[in-house]
Formats: sequence, C-alpha cells, structure tokens
Amino acid sequence: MIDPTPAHHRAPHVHDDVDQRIDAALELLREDGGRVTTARRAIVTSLYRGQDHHVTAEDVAAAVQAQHPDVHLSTVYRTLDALERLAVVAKVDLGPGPAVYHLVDHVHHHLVCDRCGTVIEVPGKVIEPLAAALEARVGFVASPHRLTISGLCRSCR
Amino acid sequence: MIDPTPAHHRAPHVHDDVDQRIDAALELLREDGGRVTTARRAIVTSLYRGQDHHVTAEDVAAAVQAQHPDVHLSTVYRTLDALERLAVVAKVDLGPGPAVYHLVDHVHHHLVCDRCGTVIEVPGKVIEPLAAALEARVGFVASPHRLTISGLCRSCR
DNA sequence: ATAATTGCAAAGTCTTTGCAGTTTG
DNA sequence: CAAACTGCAAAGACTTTGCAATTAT
Repeated sequence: MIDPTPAHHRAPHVHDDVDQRIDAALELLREDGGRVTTARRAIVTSLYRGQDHHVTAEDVAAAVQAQHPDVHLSTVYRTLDALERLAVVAKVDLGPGPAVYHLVDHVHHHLVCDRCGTVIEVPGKVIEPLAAALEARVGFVASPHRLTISGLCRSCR
Repeated sequence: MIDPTPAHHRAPHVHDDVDQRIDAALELLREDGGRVTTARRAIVTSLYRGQDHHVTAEDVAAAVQAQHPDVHLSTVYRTLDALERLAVVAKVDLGPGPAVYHLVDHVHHHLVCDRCGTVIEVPGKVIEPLAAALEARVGFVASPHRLTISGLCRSCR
C-alpha cells in the first residue's frame, strides 16, 4: 500500500523522517553487500509508507505493482527475507494463511481471534513481566516482535 | 508413537486411566454423530499412548501405520480436525513447517527458539498474570493452549 | 567486470478436497 | 439402509529455488 496523500499535504517533518528511515534501510542492504534496485526501493518504500502494520508478501507485491507492474512476487519474498536478516522487518506466523511482515520498530504483539480472525495489537511492554519471568526461569529471551496469542476477542467471546 | 512397554510392565492404574481417556475421546466422536473406525481408534490411541507431547500429522500417521499400514495421511488430518473441533486436541502453528497437535489436557505454552528450533514447554500458569491483564485491558480471552513466543533459548543466546 | 538481483517457471511443503467404494450405527 | 468414513489422486495455498538475462557497484 502506498500512501496516496500528496507530499505537500503531509507534515514536512513526517515526510522527512520516513524518507530517512527508508534510506537507512536501503543503506543497510548496501552495507550488507547487496544492491539497491528499483524493486527493492519500491518494496521498502511501500513498507514505510503503507498504512497497514501487517502486510503479507502478496500485499506488498500488489502495492508495488501499482507503480512497477513487473516486480515479481518472488522478488518480494526474497527482499523481505533480506530485510528480515537485517532486522528491518519481522516475519510473523499468525496461524494458517500467509505470514505477515511488519517493521521491527513497531514493537507489539498479536492477539489472534480463533473465531473471527481479527488481529489485535498490544504494545510490547505488556509482556515485559512475562518476558522477565521466562528469562529468569528458563533462560529464554523472548523476541520483542514475535508473540502470538490465540483466543477469543471481545465480540466473539 | 506407540508406547512399546507391555501392559503388564506398566502400573495398572496408569493403564486404566489412559484407556479411559481414549474411550472418552472416542465417545465424544460418537456423540457428535461420528463413527468410530479402526483408523480413528488407532489415531486416538497413538495420541494418548505416544510419549511425545507435540506431534505432527505425519508423526501420527507414521505411528499408526506401524500397525495399520493403510491408514492414509489425509485420514489423519481429517481425524485430527474432528478432534480439534471436539476440543480433544489443540493445533498449534509453531512457525514454518507442519503444525503440531497436542492433547488439550496438557496445558502449556511454547517457546520456540529462532536459531535452533527447540521448543520449550512452559506450564500454563506462567502466563496467567498476562492473560488476566489482556482480558481486563482489551477483553481478549487467551486460549489456554495457544501461546507461542519466539526468541532465543539459553544455549543460542 | 563481476557479483548480486530479477522475472519466470517449476518444484516443494503442508494441507484440503472430490469421489467412488467401504464401513458403522 | 443411510450417513459417515476411507484411500487415493488431484488440487490448493504459500513459499522457495534454478536459471539465464539484466543491472548495480
């Protein structure tokens, strides 16, 4: 999803900030020995400009293809993989169906409703006490982006 | 996986108890309007007699096929589905790779190591405080069997 | 130059489904 | 007997991979 808002309708500092983060991500790819291509730039831009926190590879492909029709889904998968290795995005398996990706700087966890499939985000700090307990108890360090809890949401309860 | 220990080497009350639970599960299938077939009996037996808490459909098929070579994998999937609907087993997506199933009366959660793939089980009560917080905060009722936390285990840290 | 990336098509993994024949209640 | 279940084969959903051509550095 590309933000359709024309640049001059957005607050300038927001624009600059997002641009900076896009450039930073691309720079990481380069530092890793990778190349920055049109496809990769479009994919990264879509991730930062999209309004959806959770996107599937297919979502990204669709958004990118609006401008660059021949960016292939497999390229999206490969780029997302690279970005995951560089800790720019996190990949989350929310049960059956495609995996979703989100930027790692959006620290949160996922409550997935078994009945309606709704995904509720909860702020990362909600699980801090649990994470501390797990670390003390079993020496397991929870990733700040990969907690998934199934259950029933308020309306399906 | 079938328990290879001959019945007379096991404590009798354990044997009886497991048998009872197997019968109870089969009875649930019947009450639901289903039939109890050789395949289903073998699958349920394998779940209760297996020593592994987490089994994939393929695991179950392999175990069952040791005695009943022509029970098909698709039958295992269908039976596991039926048992899940009846809340006898829970299906858990532990990331990429096949889903794992476990009996619901074994209440626990899963810590999956991103590096080595190890699955650590933690008792269900560890997350009770978190579950209470989530319910109060967003009205989400966590399923007692479906929490998955990714991170790094003690040795991969 | 040369190593990385791309599009495409094909294969891979895990799971579901249609169907005709078999079995259960 | 009617309805449910089964094996099989085929399809489906999602993801990865091999390869020759293209492109970034």
